[in-house]
Amino acid sequence: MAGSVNKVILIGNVGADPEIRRTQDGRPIANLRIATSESWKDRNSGERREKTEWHTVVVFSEPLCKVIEQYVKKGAKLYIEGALQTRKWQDQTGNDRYSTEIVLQGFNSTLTMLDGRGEGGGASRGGSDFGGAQSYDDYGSRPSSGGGSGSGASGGNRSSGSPLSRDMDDDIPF
Amino acid sequence: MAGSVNKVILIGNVGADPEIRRTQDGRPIANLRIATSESWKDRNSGERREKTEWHTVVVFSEPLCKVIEQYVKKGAKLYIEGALQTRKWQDQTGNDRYSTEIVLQGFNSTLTMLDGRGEGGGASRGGSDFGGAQSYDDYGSRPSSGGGSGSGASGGNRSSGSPLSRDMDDDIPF
Amino acid sequence: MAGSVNKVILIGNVGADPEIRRTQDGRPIANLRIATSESWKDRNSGERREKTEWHTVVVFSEPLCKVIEQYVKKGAKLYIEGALQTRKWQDQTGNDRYSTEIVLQGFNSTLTMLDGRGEGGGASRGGSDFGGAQSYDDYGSRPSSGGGSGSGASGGNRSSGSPLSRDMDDDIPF
Amino acid sequence: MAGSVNKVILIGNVGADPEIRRTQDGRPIANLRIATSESWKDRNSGERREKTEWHTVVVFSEPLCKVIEQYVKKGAKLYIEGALQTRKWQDQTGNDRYSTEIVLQGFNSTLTMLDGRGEGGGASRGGSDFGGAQSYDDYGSRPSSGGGSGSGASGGNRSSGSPLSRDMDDDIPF
DNA sequence: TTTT
DNA sequence: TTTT
Repeated sequence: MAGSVNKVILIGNVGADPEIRRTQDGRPIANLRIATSESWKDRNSGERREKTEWHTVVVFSEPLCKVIEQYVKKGAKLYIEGALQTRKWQDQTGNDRYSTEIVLQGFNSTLTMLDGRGEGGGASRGGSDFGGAQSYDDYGSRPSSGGGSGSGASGGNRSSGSPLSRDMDDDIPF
Repeated sequence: MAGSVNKVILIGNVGADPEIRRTQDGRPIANLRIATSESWKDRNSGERREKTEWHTVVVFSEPLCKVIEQYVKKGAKLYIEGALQTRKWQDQTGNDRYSTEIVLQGFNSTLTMLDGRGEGGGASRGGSDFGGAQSYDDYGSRPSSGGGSGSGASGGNRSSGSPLSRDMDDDIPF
Repeated sequence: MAGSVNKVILIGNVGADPEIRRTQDGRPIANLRIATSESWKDRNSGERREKTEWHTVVVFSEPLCKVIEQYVKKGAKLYIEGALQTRKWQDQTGNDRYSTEIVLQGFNSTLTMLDGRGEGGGASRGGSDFGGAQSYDDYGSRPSSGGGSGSGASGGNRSSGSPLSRDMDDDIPF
Repeated sequence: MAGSVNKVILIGNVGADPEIRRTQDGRPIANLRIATSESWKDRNSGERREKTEWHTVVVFSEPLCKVIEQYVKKGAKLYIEGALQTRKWQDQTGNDRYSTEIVLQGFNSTLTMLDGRGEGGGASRGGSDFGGAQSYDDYGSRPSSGGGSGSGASGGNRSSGSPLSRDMDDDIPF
């Protein structure tokens, strides 16, 4: 549709080590279960209560799958940004069923590790290029050298790098 | 859980006139179906393709239900901000089923009308207090008089209104 | 820094026809002024009050600049998603000054037109490829064919298009 | 304005212990400096580069100020959600100056601690009621008992608590 | 300087 | 079931 937005932002913890499958043509797909929760004090009883929500996240982005494969373990705290998608499928009795998932695919998908350890499941982390929690948009981080603007004053220049290479870890994609 | 965020942001069109039910104790609950869609040019065929996603939105916030009741019609374009919630229920054969909805309830829920007409279903709009599309956080809009900060210069004062009234359409909630 | 997010989401109206400059090497940079505003009823006087906030948006993304050049006019309602950046410059007396802008550059930058007409400044719109308000992430819209996941049921396939082409209007970027 | 949104989402680290001032009528205002940063590999040199952005955050929300006063120290990692505001002031020579800040005030403002320790400046944490990182929307967390919707099946009831109490730590604000 |  |  014209002028529509479909965006989900979660910060939560991974419930189990991620599963990574591959399509027939070799591209990876990662599945994550992420828990968010909120707590509040019950007005009547005065007790603190908590409710946990579980989310299914499906990652089609190849660079994000690589990050997940290497660094994301059970217990890791993640920031993720994706889109809602409801998928129709048939159960064993042939009835239509629907599952809603958060899809990370292409643009505007982000996955960022928020803890420096991948705590919870044990292991994780270690790669020398991945020094702690880090942000992984597709193709590496958003470029940042920036540039100027300004009504009259200032000049905007955005110097570093060529604008049209697209390898992951590249500097300025466009 | 400590430190979690569960947020959905949608801009889309309402698929049908909203349904408003009431709980036993009289509070309203509105249900909306919202469509978002995206289009892209297929790389092989060169054809433009489009995919629509349908979202179920459940509104527990009383002020937002009032806005919906009065102004939201089939076809209206909305900005909504809520949280994901998956609800378990039993189908007629007693099997567990799950439905994922976007819940607008309390804080950090927003509904904003993005077209000035409520076009689509016909009528709508017209109230003198609601001049066109408008933003409705719970209890009216976020206060805005603001105030200053500043490292050294400036003084921050936030003058208008008492901070502790809570009627809808109030000025400064806290 | 590890694990950081810097995101701005605005829906507002463009205050003047956009300015588009070009860098020495020919890349476009668009400047927009966008107004957001909120209204509330003053608690004391009972009057409705309104406060408008003006935002400076700088667009480095080439595809987004093209969209702006062709379709965005004074008065247009836009959804934009970018990042905050504070730029240092010197005024005519040599004093340091700082300007904070919303930068749209590379990933996670989005600009979507929310009105079907570019109303306000007059003209606009018309291109056959741009049928009304539309979303433009860099390189065309986010792909959407999606795919499955599911713990046991369903199979995930994401069929259309080659995953590694990167022209604007392409189908599936990664 | 009708139909506008002004939202900033940051995840970053606090650069110094927060300053808390008070207005003449006793309400607190907290100032935070938050750093976000992104890194990328320079396309020419192949070096990893990093750019840090500093943000000024001004908190008018009283419950959020309390949280900041008690738990937020230099080095803490925070999620914050607020609105952009540009404030005009005069420097010592009488020239107009502008500062853009992220304001947390009333609805749709959130501050969540993302590390369980307030690492960096030392101390922090300890209160028995604040067991680790936690989310603080105004007046306690968003209620979560939720309820149902559903086209035909299921019944939605949202039972707990009265909808109109407004103390912090309350359960269901509206 | 926008919009309602 | 919406919208362009």
